[in-house]
Amino acid sequence: MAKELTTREDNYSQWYNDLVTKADLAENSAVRGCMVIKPYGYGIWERMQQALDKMFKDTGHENAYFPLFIPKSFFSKEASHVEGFAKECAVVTHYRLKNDPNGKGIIVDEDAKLEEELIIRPTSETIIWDTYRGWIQSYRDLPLLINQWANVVRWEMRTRLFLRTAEFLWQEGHTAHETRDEALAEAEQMLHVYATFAEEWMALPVLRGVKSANERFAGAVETYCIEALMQDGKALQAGTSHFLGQNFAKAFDVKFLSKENKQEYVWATSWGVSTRLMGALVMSHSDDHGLVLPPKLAPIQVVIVPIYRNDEQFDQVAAKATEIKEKLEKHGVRVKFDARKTHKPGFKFAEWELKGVPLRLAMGPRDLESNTVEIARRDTLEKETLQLQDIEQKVVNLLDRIQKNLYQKALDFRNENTFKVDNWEAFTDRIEKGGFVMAHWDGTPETEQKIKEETKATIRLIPMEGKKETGKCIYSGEPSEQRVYFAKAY
RNA sequence: CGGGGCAUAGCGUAGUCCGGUUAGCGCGCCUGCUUUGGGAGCAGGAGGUCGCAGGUUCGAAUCCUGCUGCCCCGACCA
Repeated sequence: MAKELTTREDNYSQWYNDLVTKADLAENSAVRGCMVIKPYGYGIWERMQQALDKMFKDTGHENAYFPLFIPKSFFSKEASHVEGFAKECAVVTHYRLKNDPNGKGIIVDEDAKLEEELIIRPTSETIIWDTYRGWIQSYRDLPLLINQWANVVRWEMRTRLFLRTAEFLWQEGHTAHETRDEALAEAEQMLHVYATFAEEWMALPVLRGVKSANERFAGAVETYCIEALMQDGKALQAGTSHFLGQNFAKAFDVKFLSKENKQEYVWATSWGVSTRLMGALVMSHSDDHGLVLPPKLAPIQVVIVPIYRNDEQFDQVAAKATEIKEKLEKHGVRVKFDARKTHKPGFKFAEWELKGVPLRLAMGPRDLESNTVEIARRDTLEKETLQLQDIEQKVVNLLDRIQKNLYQKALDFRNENTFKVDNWEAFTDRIEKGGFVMAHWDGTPETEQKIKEETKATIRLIPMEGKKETGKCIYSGEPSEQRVYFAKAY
């Protein structure tokens, strides 16, 4: 297999595809639109899951599991929800196969038709709210704070590994509250959890904000989001958190008896991040040599490559390498000693670079004599030779520096690619070149739609914080109270 | 769903126009020897229903018909 990557400049999407497949993250499967996540890619996802799951638990949530199948009738109970998802649902109609009486193969047994068809969940609000009805009677049952890790299916026309697949993995939080304010606070809290995760674990700076009506979740009153900027200047929605108001409570008749002995509908939120985060991770830090992983999420943080001329030398180097590996592991560092004798060092260097391992230690006979090791950073591609004295501390410090450097680089990139514009000509010109464009908008869905049709850019978010500033809509010239972020998006 | 393209070994491809030996090449794979501080070299070897089904022909990867699958662009998409 040729390991050469397409360069970003040459063809950014091809570079992304090459990276995902050649770094062994995932591959296309026999099922159209569905991917196989390979062990190395899944290892990164598992790290993400662990960190997020802890953050959910720390904020009082518990995990549970709801069915993959949803009765079709549930779907139609919340009008805008159905409308949003109807076009991309996989439907189960039968429950049995039989041998084809006319010849070879196997066919659907028409006698085994389901009385009520089942939808494969594109999201679980309906089945969950139908269940919550039975769980909630009194204000004493609230708040109900549940998360589930699951797969969902959305029948997408065009798919790309991690970024948009027909089936994907995610978590979905679904909470029920006594009051509107409490639910709003929950939705905002989870948005900040996502933002913190993106920034601290993925080294990915994100903007926090609110979606416009056009981009809002089907069935939500308000959708909060985090948005990141990819290296090609396109925005990527990395997570959403929804304030659902009482929409689902009313649709599924979920009421509780308040302290005042009154029947009231509960207030709801839902929030999720998916394997799409893997795409964001790849596209924000990687380079033309391959993947670049932030140390906190890298399945392997340090790889040790031995250099030797014969078995005797290998044994000596291996002994030292194993000693270093054990020392590092005591400090919680994930280390791999690449002892394969079937590959040359140069090959291993290239391979681990492609796979984005943050630090590489190369050790040979010369190092044994001088008690040193060559250490190479994946993020800067810098190499230096270090004394083995206190190597654990040096490695731990370097990993920390790499994590911070990746974040800073991504933040600098975003700052350099965020622009304020105040007229239509400048807007269209800037949008074409990529990046976030902060501009005034009159607040109407019609204007947003027109802008989308003419430039393919959408409002990525309306900032939650930051100064208000009056101005005129770049499209309609109508008055505006604040700037919003536009970009072309994934 | 519209427009265009493709289907030959695990991957990438030549050959198809103009039918004719044993379907060729690169990467990868296997064996051996030499190598090993940035993607090793040499030698030997394995691996093919040429997407599927029909048809034309003495003879089809190649020509004809139908089908299937995939890719790109558009539409669609939280």
